[in-house]
Amino acid sequence: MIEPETSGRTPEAMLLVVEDEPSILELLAGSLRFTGFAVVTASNGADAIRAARRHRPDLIILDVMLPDIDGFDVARRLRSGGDRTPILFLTARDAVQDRVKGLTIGGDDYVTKPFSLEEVVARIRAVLRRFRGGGAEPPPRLVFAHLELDEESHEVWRDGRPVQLSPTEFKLLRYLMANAGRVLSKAQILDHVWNYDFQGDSGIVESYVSALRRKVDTGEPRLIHTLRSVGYVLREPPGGT
Amino acid sequence: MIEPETSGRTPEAMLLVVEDEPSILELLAGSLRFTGFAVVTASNGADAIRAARRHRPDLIILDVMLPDIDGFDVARRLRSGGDRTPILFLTARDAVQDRVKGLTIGGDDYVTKPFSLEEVVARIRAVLRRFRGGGAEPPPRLVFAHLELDEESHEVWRDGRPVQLSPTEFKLLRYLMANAGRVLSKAQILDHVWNYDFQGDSGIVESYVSALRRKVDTGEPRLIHTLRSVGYVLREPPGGT
DNA sequence: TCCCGACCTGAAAGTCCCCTGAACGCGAGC
DNA sequence: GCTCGCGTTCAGGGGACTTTCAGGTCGGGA
Repeated sequence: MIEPETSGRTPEAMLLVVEDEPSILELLAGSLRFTGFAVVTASNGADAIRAARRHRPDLIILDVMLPDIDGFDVARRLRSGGDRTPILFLTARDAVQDRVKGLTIGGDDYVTKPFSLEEVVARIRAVLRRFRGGGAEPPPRLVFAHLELDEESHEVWRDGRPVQLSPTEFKLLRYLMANAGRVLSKAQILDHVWNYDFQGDSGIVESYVSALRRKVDTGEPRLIHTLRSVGYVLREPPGGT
Repeated sequence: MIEPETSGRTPEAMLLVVEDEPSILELLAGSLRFTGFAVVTASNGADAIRAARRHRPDLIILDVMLPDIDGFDVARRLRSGGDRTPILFLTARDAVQDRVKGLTIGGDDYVTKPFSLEEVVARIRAVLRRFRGGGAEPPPRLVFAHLELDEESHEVWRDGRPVQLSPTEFKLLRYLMANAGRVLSKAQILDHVWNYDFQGDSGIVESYVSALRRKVDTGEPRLIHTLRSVGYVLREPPGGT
């Protein structure tokens, strides 16, 4: 069991990540720490329950396929012990859609494997938002220049007019908008927007950038800029290479 | 190229460089020491793990092709041992396709061989910044006279007005600005700005200096000075030999 | 002053990166 | 089973960038 830690800043929330496959645990924990969460981990159900009681995380990311106790059982035991911590389940795409769906009414949610980091982070924030509710919560909208994006409803507007985006286009735009002004390399984009098991490349990022431009960036000024052999950046024009 | 030691000033950070090819190891270690880093080295995976545990470097530069343990495995072993030192991977350009995916997620990054030293130093600083900082700190900028250069967004301003530079022009200017006041020989410039396996010359440095002057050094006072048969230097006018 | 090497600069050629439309296959929904 | 939307790959074309080169300029030493 690993102690919480982030690099310096005060964490946005404390997460417990429960996953038995080391590479995925590492991927999630590393990326979430880097995103600004404090993270503790467990790799089986028993440890998960102990860690939840000990660290009292704000949210639990819970694989449903664990070596000892099934993820749903972990959830059930916590709940029957009075623990109301919201849970984000990780499930295989084909498995147990119905069992999982019932869980989302309680404020919990699920993400199917293989996931993209963009997806997981978005869901985490959504669940935390719903759960904390009430107070001064950050609006679930990203705004940049004449673009507006609603993370919850998956709607996008350009100059106030709705734009239809495919799921991947939406994730790409969300990633760009969340990092507006920062240059993002193609590797970063692939790592965050595409599923972790995606192997190919062959210019898929270019394809999607092209599609996005057509849909949301035709007018002036241009917002999506190419930095040759460096990456892409979303920003208002004045700016050198 | 053996450079003098930097006299006594406290190093910017401690790096562990892991690379099995002696010539490249020497190139990297020497140049990084000269730049102001403290450097320890290892030339295989097992030594790398030992050195990481013993010296606790701020960052590890890790070749993925090692004689014993694959660089990715080295990283995995360190991580699973709780070590979260950021890593800058060195990979062959054609190996980028398959295994590089996922490397940028935890704050790590990679550079493809053959690299330029400028590139490596820039990436090192970027990774250290991300890893240490995170908070609301000003973007990393090089400033000299009326020139301003943002390493993160690749933007350059002259008298506050943006200037468009090609990637190589940008690297050259960054090298000059990072060494403002220091005379740089053409050989040094070639070694740092161009890839280490670059063979030709035929006045390519002159060409780029010329282009840079046209773009950022037309007004008065002149900043980029030629020292005949010695090199170039970026400094304000009163100039000696 | 002359000479020679070093340097400057614009242009040409070639390369590399990127953009875009089209084709293919897959899965979901009808 | 069929259709449609989506994700992915691929190839052609265009354009930015790199590198070379030649002709001109400059500066210093003899």
